[in-house]
Amino acid sequence: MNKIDLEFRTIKEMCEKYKVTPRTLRFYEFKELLFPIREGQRRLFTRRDQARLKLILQGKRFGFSLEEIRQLLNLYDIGDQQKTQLLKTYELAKERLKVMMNQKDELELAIEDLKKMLKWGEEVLISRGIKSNKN
Amino acid sequence: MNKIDLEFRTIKEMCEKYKVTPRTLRFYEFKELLFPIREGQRRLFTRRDQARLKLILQGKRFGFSLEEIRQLLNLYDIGDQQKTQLLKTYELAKERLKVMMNQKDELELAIEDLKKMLKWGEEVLISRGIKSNKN
DNA sequence: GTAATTATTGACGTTTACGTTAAGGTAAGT
DNA sequence: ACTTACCTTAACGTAAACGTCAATAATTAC
Repeated sequence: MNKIDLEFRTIKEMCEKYKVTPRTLRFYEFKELLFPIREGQRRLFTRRDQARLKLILQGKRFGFSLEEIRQLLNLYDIGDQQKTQLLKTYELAKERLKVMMNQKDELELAIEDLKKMLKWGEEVLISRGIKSNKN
Repeated sequence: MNKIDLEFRTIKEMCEKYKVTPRTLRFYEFKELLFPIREGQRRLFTRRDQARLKLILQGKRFGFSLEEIRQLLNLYDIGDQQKTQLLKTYELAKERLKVMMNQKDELELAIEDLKKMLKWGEEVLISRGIKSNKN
C-alpha cells in the first residue's frame, strides 16, 4: 500500500530473495556490512544494502573473509574519489586470484592422488572377490 | 646410542620429519589417532604411528575431518579380516572424491568470475589513467 | 652441580560465521 | 480479545584444529 514497497525490503523478503537467514542479515549489520534503516524497530533494507549484499555473497564465493569484504565495500564506497583505493581493491583481488588458483592446483593433485588410491583399492577388492570388476 | 633409535622417534624428531608441531601430535594422540608408547613420561612414536601419521596427513589433503580419518584408520586396522569394512572405506573415499570434484568445479567457476571482474576493473583503471594498459 | 634444553599435563584462548534459545514487542486477522 | 505470525535484542553455544600459556619434571651439556 505504500510507495516504500518498491524501494525497501523487509528482512523476510531479503531472506527469500537472497537465500540467507535473518540471523545472517542481522549479523552482517552488526559487522557493519549492511546499514538497513529503521521503521520503528524493524529493519528496512535499501537498494544500497541489496547491492552490498550481492557483493558480499560474491566475495564469499571468492573466499574473502567478512572482514576483508567489509574493507572492500568501504573502498568501493569512496572509490570514486580516491584513485589509490580503487587500485588497492584491484591488487587485493589479484592476490585472491593467485590464492584460488593455487588452491585449485592443490585440489587437482589431491584428486589425482585419491583417484589412484581408489583404483588400487578397487583392485584389492576385486582380487578378494568382494567387488565385481565393473560396478 | 640405543638400538631403539632405529625403531622409535621422539616427538621432536617427528615434528621435524613430518612438519607438524608437538601440540599437533599430542592432539592426535588425545583424539586417538596415534598411540605412542611411553618411555617414562616421554612419548615414543612407533613405525605404526608414523604410518598412521602419513595417512592422517594424506587424509587431510583430501579434506577428511580428523574424526573421519580416525574411523578410516580403524577400518584399515581391522580391514584385513573384515571385508565389509574395506568396502566401506572404499565407498567413503568415492564419496569424498565426488565432493572434491564438485569443489573443484565451483572453484573454477569462482576463478572465472573473479577473472572477469579483474578484467573489468583493469579497464576502468586504465580509462582513468591510473594504470597503464600493460602491467 | 647447575644451566639449558626438552618434555610433560592441564586448561583456557583463538578463529569464523553464524545457530539457538530466551524473553519479549508489534501488527494483522477474526 | 485472542491467536498467529513476524520482529526485536541480548547473550550464550557451536565446530575444527590446534595455539598459548603455566607450572613442573626430567635429561643433557658443560
